[in-house]
Amino acid sequence: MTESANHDVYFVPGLSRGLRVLEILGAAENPMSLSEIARAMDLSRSSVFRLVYTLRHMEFIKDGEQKNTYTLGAQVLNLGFAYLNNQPITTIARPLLAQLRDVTGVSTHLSVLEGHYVLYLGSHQARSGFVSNMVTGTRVEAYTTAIGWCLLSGKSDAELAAFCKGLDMPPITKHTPTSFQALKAWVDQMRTDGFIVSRGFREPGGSSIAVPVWDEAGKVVACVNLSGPDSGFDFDRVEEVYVPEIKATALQISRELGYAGPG
Amino acid sequence: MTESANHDVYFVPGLSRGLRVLEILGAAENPMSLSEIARAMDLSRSSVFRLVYTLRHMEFIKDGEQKNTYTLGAQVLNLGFAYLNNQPITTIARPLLAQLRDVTGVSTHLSVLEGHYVLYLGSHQARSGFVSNMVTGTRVEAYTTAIGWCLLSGKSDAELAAFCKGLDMPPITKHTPTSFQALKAWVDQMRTDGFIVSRGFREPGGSSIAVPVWDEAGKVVACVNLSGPDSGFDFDRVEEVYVPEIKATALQISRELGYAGPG
DNA sequence: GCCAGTTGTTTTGTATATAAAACATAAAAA
DNA sequence: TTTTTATGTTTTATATACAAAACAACTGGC
Repeated sequence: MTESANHDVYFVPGLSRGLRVLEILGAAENPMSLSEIARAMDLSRSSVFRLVYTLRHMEFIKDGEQKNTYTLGAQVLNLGFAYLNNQPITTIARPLLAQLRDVTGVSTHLSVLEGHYVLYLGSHQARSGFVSNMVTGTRVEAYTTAIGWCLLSGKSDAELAAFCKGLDMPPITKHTPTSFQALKAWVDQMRTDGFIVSRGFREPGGSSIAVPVWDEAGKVVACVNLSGPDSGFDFDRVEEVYVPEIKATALQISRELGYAGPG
Repeated sequence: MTESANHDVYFVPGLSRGLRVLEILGAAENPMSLSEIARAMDLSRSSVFRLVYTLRHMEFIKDGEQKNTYTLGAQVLNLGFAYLNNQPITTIARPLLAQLRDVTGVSTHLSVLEGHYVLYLGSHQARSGFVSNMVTGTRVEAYTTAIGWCLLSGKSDAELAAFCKGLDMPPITKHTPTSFQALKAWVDQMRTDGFIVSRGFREPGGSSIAVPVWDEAGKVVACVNLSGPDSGFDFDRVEEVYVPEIKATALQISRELGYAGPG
């Protein structure tokens, strides 16, 4: 086995490499030429030529402004939104998150756990002030944020340990847990309170309040949270106003997913 | 040439088929089994097995709830949002569209022309009332909507004729242009007025007001529009309030794109 | 219990996708 | 100018991706 060369007998390289072309074009901020792509992938130009040829015909890439350059085509957007629409939770949650935003005046978000990352599925921005950069599709390392701890609260201790196994946990702020023990402490707090409040845990000056969403099996499948700059919150009202509102929204989403457990 | 069989010498079937798997999974509402995919593609199970195997390894598809079923994976979301982020116009327009929504109280949208379709790049929903189903990623036949006519207003008559060439134009409502002449009439009106108002042109009871966005070369590259149910508009104020507001927003976006022409 | 039908997986001979090399064109350097 | 370097494209001999067939593991029907 020379490197990761022959990944496996069943691996179809044409597909794998074609997708890598898309990833590379997506990561680049400017359209790339055929040769640039070939260099970035460490592949012969003739091979990239064929991949580009195919992708172009399928409209997954389109010509850039400059001659002989290529960018992602609109076809990939279709796939992205097909993914979102395949998650029934997004369509269920959308109007409820908008309503929560209106009631609280703070930006609201829906997120799920994808591997070691928090993946944002949808957001409704506050009407005034600071606009969060957590837009749909964003990924954040789960161990670094209160939202991640919220999403992890459904796991057993064993699962949580497995989650940490081999995970590099460099600190982002002084609140970042850098070990299984420290992470478990946050998750335990989340479990007992049923919500978690972050004040600058991930970004100085940014706060958020997170609550889990359950599916019909009682599993934590998503997280609803408010977030914004500290100045956007009235911290005296967290437990008496914000938390009940978020919990009501999260519960309603859970109910529509078939959750039958206690509120 | 037997059907679209040997598309070309440079076509790499592995890639093409793999992408079709993604499209099929995206269009399906439930996770599909390997055999179902094979049937849908009219391909041998053994071939689909290899495609699925590869896509799974790359996390472009993931296992469904049921055993031996597959859905789109989060990786495709990355591509979709990479596409959006590669369009500088979306990040420029986002806060301005939110502001326009707040000023007018009506849902706002940004769209571009992709082939024969209007492609919605971003929306900000009205806070109350009816919520439009025109969400990001949606496509609508350009000839059927005022937004399409707005986007086509940048084309020369020759380009417009080419656009219509071979295009099937069935009517959606009684306002739908079904010939080049009829389409040109709408586009001409758009050109002279600098905006266009649709009252049920595409959907009965739904209205919208559209205005073009220009790039630094003075080309029409996008369209800003308000839309909502008739009841959401105050039609007496269209020209004196709505239009100037939209134009101001569109001009600001144009300016940030480098447009130096007249407002 | 048996049998028929369906699934996912493995094998294998052959058709074909592929990377290297050759080619053509263009831009840059001497 | 000529030479050099870089590009996109075409060719082609060979490594390999592929579909059919065989296989194994389930399923449901009777």
